[in-house]
Parts: sequence; structure tokens; C-alpha cells
Amino acid sequence: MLSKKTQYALKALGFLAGKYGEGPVLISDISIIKKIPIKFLETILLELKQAGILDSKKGKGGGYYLIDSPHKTTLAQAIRLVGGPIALMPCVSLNFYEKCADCDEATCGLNKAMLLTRDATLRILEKQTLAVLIDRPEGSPPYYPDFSI
Amino acid sequence: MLSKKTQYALKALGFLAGKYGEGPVLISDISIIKKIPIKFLETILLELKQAGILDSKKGKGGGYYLIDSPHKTTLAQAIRLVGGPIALMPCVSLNFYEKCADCDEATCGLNKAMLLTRDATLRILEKQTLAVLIDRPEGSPPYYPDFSI
DNA sequence: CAATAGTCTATTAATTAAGTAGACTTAATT
DNA sequence: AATTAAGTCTACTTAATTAATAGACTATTG
Repeated sequence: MLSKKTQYALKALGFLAGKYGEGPVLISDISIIKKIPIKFLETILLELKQAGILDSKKGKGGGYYLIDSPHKTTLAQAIRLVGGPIALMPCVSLNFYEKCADCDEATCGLNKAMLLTRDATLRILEKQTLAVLIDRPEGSPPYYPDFSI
Repeated sequence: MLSKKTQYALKALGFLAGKYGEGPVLISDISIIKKIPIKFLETILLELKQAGILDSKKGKGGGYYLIDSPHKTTLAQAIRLVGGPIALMPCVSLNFYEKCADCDEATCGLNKAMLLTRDATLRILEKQTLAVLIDRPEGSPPYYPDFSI
């Protein structure tokens, strides 16, 4: 399960993706509409800015906005920026790898099972982008580029 | 990421799967070989027993053992028994569902993306069984029934 | 009855998540 | 220049969850 922080980040990014090209968006707007505690949201957005995916403008008319088109950032990238590992165990994490205590990965069945799972997850999360997170009116066709459900 | 407890549970189950049919296995053996704190392991095994997947024998010659063949229990079942949700967000969890605050799931892009991910994960975890967790000597063919990598 | 091994209750330690408070800086507007 | 709106930064606090430990109790075997 993703941490609350990561869930908030994805919601905020989805909202900003929907406003891409429309100029800065107020933190308070995101907070109210997406029901995210505003001070918590501040720190999350700041983190995403420092990670290079968002930029902000100070002062009147300021706010946060996506730097690149929503299609440019994958869900895997976004989750890793704030939430850490996607893999179910450290021993199969690409970005947060840690070896298990006294386990020989060459023979470990658990390691192999977790690898399979990680790959299946990444096949989705590395293909889908922030564009998928944009809310769509009921009845409109879902947006899943390069993916057949 | 799975909790430490869930990781320990899977390791223990993998070990017991490898000893299936050989009678009770000592908690202390599992603890030493799989490097799991023994007192923590005790509570995990007890939980798995109460969940109906393990049984135990007290006194001399006692220990824990798998009730059914390793092929009978899927990884998804095992993870849920001790660790809770497999899905990345509560709003797409089959067994631990919770609605997001003021989110309309019919239009929520995040919900749809998380559904895709959950389905991809479950396609693995509901197919693979405890038999996959048995450690195998290097060079021996991996064991993945009904799954082409 | 002695030794072994699981069971149960309780407690503690450690870590992370979540949320809050308030002063500071920057920029636009009047 | 003054005012106001908005993001930035530092520090703290609380709550929740996870991880680990201690020790007494019960059942079984030989």
C-alpha cells in the first residue's frame, strides 16, 4: 500500500496535470478540491519541485504548475520521487535495493516470486503517465495509451 | 513494500513448504536458518495457524507444519493472511476497501490507474503458490507453473 | 517427572506518518 | 512605497504502526 503522502502526491499531480498549460495553481485550491491537509500538501509540493517535476511562482498570481507535459512523467517516476520503493521487498528493488540477511538470491524462491511481481507492476507504472491521472467525465472513453486492458 | 512481518511470514512459509510431508519443524530451526527474530516468528506462526494454513504439535518432537500441499495456497492468500492489502490504495482493494474522501470513482483517473496496477499484480500473486517459494539449487530449472516469463 | 516445545499476555522500543505553528521571502498591484 | 497574496523554511508535536522482547504457562513425549 502506498503511504498517505504518496497518495496525496499522486492526487495533486493528477490535478495539476488537468490544469497543464493554464498557469500556476494555488496550493489552497488543490487542498480544498482534493481534500488534502494544506500544510502537509505544502511540503509534498515543495519536495516535487525540488525533484524537478514541478515549478512554482511566488507572490500574487503564484502557485504550482507541472514543468513538462503530463505525458512526460511516468507513474513509476512520480511514486519513487515521494514514496520510495515500488517493489514488495528490498531485495528486488531497482532503486532501493537491500540484500536480505544471509539469503542467496541465486537460489531463493521468494526472491524470484517477488521479481515476477515487481516486473508485472512496473510494466504498468512505467508505461502509464500523469496524463492517466486526469479525472474524466463519466461516459467519456478512458485514456490508456499503449495499453490494452 | 511488504511489512517486515509479511516478509518473515513468506520466508517461513517457503521453508515449511520445502519440508512439506517431513513432519513438524522447530520454530527455532526456522528462526536460525531464515534469520527471523524468534519471538516475532512465534507470533507470526501462531497467526498463520489460527488462519488455518498451518498446524502445530506441542512438546517433544513438536513444531509447525503446512496442512495442505504448497500448491494449494496462493501467494495472494498468504500475504493477505498476515499483511493485509495488496492493492496500492484502499479504493482499489478487494479485501480492505475504503472509499477516498469525496472522490467519485467513476471519474477518478487515479482510481483507474491503481486498478490496472492491482490487476497486474494479482495476475501473478493469485497464480503462484507457496511451491514457488521453495529454494532451489543453483542451475536447477525455476518452478513457475502456468506462467510464461 | 523431567525435558522439550508451542502458547499466551504484557510490555517496550523504534520508526514513520501525519499534522501544526509561525516567521520569512518574493512578487504583483495600487 | 505600501499592501497583500502567495510560496518557503524551520521546528515541533502527536499519533499510529511496526518490530522486538520477556517471562510465565501448558501440553507432550519418553
